[in-house]
Amino acid sequence: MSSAAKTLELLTYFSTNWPEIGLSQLCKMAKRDKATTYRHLQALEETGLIEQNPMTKRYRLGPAILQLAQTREATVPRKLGVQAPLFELANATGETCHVTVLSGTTVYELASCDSPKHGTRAIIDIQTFPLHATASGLCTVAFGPETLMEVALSNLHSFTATTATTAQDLSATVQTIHNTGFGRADRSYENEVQGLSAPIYDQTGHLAGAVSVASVAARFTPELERVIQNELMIAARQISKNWGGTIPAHIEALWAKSLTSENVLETAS
Amino acid sequence: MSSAAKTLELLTYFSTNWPEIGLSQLCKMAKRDKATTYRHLQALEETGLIEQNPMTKRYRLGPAILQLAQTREATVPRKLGVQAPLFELANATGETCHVTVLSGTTVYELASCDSPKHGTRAIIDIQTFPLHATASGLCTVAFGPETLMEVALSNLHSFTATTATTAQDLSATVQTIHNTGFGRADRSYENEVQGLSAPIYDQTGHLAGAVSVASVAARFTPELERVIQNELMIAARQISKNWGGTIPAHIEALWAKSLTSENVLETAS
DNA sequence: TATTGTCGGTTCATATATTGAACCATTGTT
DNA sequence: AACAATGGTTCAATATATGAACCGACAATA
Repeated sequence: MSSAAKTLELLTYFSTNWPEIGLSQLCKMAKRDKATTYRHLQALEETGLIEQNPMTKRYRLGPAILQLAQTREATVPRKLGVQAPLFELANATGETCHVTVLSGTTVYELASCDSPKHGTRAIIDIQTFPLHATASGLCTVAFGPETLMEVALSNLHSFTATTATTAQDLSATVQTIHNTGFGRADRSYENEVQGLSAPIYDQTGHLAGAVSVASVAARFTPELERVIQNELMIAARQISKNWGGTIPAHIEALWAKSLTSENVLETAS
Repeated sequence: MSSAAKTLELLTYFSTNWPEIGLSQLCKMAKRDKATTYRHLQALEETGLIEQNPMTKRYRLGPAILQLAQTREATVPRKLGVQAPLFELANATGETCHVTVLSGTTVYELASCDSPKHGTRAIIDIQTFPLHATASGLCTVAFGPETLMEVALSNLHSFTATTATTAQDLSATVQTIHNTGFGRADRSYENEVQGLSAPIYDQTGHLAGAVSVASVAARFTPELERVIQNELMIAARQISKNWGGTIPAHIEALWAKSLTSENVLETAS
């Protein structure tokens, strides 16, 4: 691991739950030496990516981040095309929804939207989604570049009893997704969460991300699944359009078939 | 310069004007070796800070930036408290306005707002403001931490004929700002731009940034200056309040004096 | 008030990770 | 077909990162 990569990795420890981190704290979290970490922090501070809270002496994300974000969104306007469809999706399904993007071999959360409909809802608070355990991740593996399967296989960490932890498990799960056109995660990342997901495409014609619904598993029924699938299709089409792409014909065909047949366990190639 | 710092520096070459950069291009801009730059780019890509456009093979800012920005704004809600006062300022003055923040020893642009009033307006397209040549920078030097003066002195690059390029020049300019309570840059960064600026404070009680108006120099008059100063005071007070701080009494006193006297060239300490 | 633990920050010999000239494979141009 | 770009790769030379030990400051504890 390069020194630069180690430095950049420090950024991932900052989150809304833990917005300020002291030097010693960060060393414990990252399991690094204090002197090294200190120098890394200085490099980050020079560029404005982090800054030191003058009151607490702890570190937090810096103002340069905001500028980069502005440039990113001006360059690749992703969030812009997501808000409205995501809001619609949350309202129509009454569940927590989110959109993820694929960059390299990592699935990042781009935006999320809670529905106020139910008292209970799925809380997703991660920044990068495991490929093998979440609906978004699985959907991305199924319809994204071939190489993602290898990456997924290289990290089959078990989150719950139903997480796919063998190559066969994963392969079977992905096969089902290939057949239905929807990513699906049955309590495989968190015990009380049932995930459903649909792929999103951009102007390159390749998969760009996924839109997902995280249901509270206790109230998940076949009827709700139908509703969610329907709404996911609408959202995925709209977001793809907003990102300059369209849903490929073969995906549309899968969706059409899924909706007309009760049985989703077919074995078409 | 550490390897990490060199890596991070690459991020600064991405802007809305130049959102995508190829490997060779970037090497020329940064005057670095190709192999080195390539490895640096890979480190940035691993973290999602940049990504490669699959169509053009060129690099652009990545999705991780957006998440960090969300966290930053959740941690230190700066932009939130700026939009409304900045919009008011732009409308009232009819000029281009912006807010900068101080982080470490660097002045970053946080937000800007154009007024639609005039056909011509000042275009400011930089990410970090030179301390010695812009109203924002000078205002920050004048009212920020002592050490900033040294940093400013270490880089007296001449942008126009009126840029302060000697320690005496700079010291005199800053002295005037100490006396008036307003940062001022008379065509010292761009030839057709006249800048005026007021300091902003946050809950730490220290200077946190500056709010500025960039006038087209050709239409700058003493009357307009009065108007702008007045509006700057309002904006600076409001933003400071939104950031959890207040304008210190000694600054308020300077402003009160500036407004009641025609002559701003007094020599009070 | 002396003690202990923790904090952010610093030092310097050690050795590991970074560097860049030269190289390759593709692609588009002349 | 030769040429000049591009993105990407290799490997010896060496510049750079590393971490144990250390420092001064602060807060809690005894």
